[in-house]
Amino acid sequence: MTKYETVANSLADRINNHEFNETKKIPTEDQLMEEYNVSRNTVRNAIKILTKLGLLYPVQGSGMFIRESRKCDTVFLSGTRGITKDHPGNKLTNKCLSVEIVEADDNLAQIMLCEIGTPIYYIERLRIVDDIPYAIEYTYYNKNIIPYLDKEIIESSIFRYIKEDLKIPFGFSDKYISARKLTDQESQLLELEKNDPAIIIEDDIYLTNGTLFNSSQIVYNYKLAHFFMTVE
Amino acid sequence: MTKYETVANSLADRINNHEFNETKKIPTEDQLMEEYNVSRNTVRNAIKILTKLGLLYPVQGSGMFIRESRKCDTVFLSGTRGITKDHPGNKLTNKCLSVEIVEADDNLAQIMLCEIGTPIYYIERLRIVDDIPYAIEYTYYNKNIIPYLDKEIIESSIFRYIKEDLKIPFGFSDKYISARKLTDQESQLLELEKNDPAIIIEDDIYLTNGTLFNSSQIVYNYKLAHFFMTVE
DNA sequence: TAGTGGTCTAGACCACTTT
DNA sequence: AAGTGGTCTAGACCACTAG
Repeated sequence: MTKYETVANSLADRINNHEFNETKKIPTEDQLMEEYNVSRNTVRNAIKILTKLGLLYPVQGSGMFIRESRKCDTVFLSGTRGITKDHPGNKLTNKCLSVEIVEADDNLAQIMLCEIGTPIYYIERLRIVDDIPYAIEYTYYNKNIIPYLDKEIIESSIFRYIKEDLKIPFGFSDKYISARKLTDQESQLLELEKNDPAIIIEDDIYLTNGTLFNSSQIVYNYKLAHFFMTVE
Repeated sequence: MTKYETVANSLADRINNHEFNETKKIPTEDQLMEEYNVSRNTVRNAIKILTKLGLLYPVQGSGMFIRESRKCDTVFLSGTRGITKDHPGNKLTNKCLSVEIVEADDNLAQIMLCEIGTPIYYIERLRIVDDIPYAIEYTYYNKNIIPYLDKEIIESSIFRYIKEDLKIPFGFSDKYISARKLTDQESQLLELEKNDPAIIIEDDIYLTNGTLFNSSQIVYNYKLAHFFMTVE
């Protein structure tokens, strides 16, 4: 853990504990340099993290202000944290609908940015929050990077497995957001009506070296899924 | 314009002109310090901008790599640039459906984060791209901040008016993304069917001092509107 | 081992807000 | 005028990649 991450975590805790409720501001950069005994650059790196999380906003000449908390029950889009962390206190289950290994054809090779013939896992999951169907996920994994997956992993947390067991370094991700009608089959799985709306997020996740290892299309239950992000 | 913005703009141009097509990398930080005669911090600030725009990704120990360009015809979500810049080369028109000034009641005061009784503009617009209905926009503006709006401004570009004529300093914005069914009226305006899907973005825009001045709900034509963002 | 991005420090001046 | 965040410089060492 870097120094600026330590400072950011500490400040986040202090904000959540309402330590700055009176002023609605965190201490000045000079004060934080003093308190944590770090340089200004380190303080600013820490603050940048909290700003990106939507916890703070800067007013030049005045201070770093604590933001009113966002609407409840929204999933934070600007972070690849996994669905689990976005639903604290809820019961999360996954039902594996299908697992297969395919060789990338022309089309799939283009999606996965890989050579034709590359072995690819194709997985369909139904994600359930508190016993209510929440989303259907169609995912391709490059098997050269994720060599093994089974039903048990798929039904617990693929995200945790990749991050903690395989220790694969996530780099960045692209998200494409759109809406369409549910298919007949999807509506049954989500316990909605055929042709009901669905919000679709395609999530392409890259390693730190820029290799794509995961392309998901996630079909969300429009009655439950709401997303949040903060810009600038 | 700051130095790092100048460097970022120059690099963006050079990337778009395919100057680095062979290596797929921009010059190293040391080389950029030399080329632009600036400090490392300035170079890194410039690079951060381009990374946030999804133009580059870093590989520690190796370099800053140029990203494959994203899918076409997607609107970039992580920037408040206005719809105009997201549709270069397309004909954009706005049809003003309704303008009124209301006093914030309890409910509206909560949405606009203002005092009860504050005068608020309420505007409905139909946004049209190349003669096809693209989105319906329901917007509240705090009249204390935007004192005057008329049909002409509304049908050209409110965004440009606020930014260039009023010179109001945008700070940050929150976006809430969801989907729902179109109402009867909305489906007629968008030339779609009743109960067709719609992707909804609520966009709350704040001044640099943290004051909310604009809360929009935008109902997009699901056949046309696709959004893109990049994370981390 | 050399090259390159990531973290960290120390210090200066500028732009803006507040008093 | 004093306080606070924004920009900028110079220099050091660490972590990771690649030849």
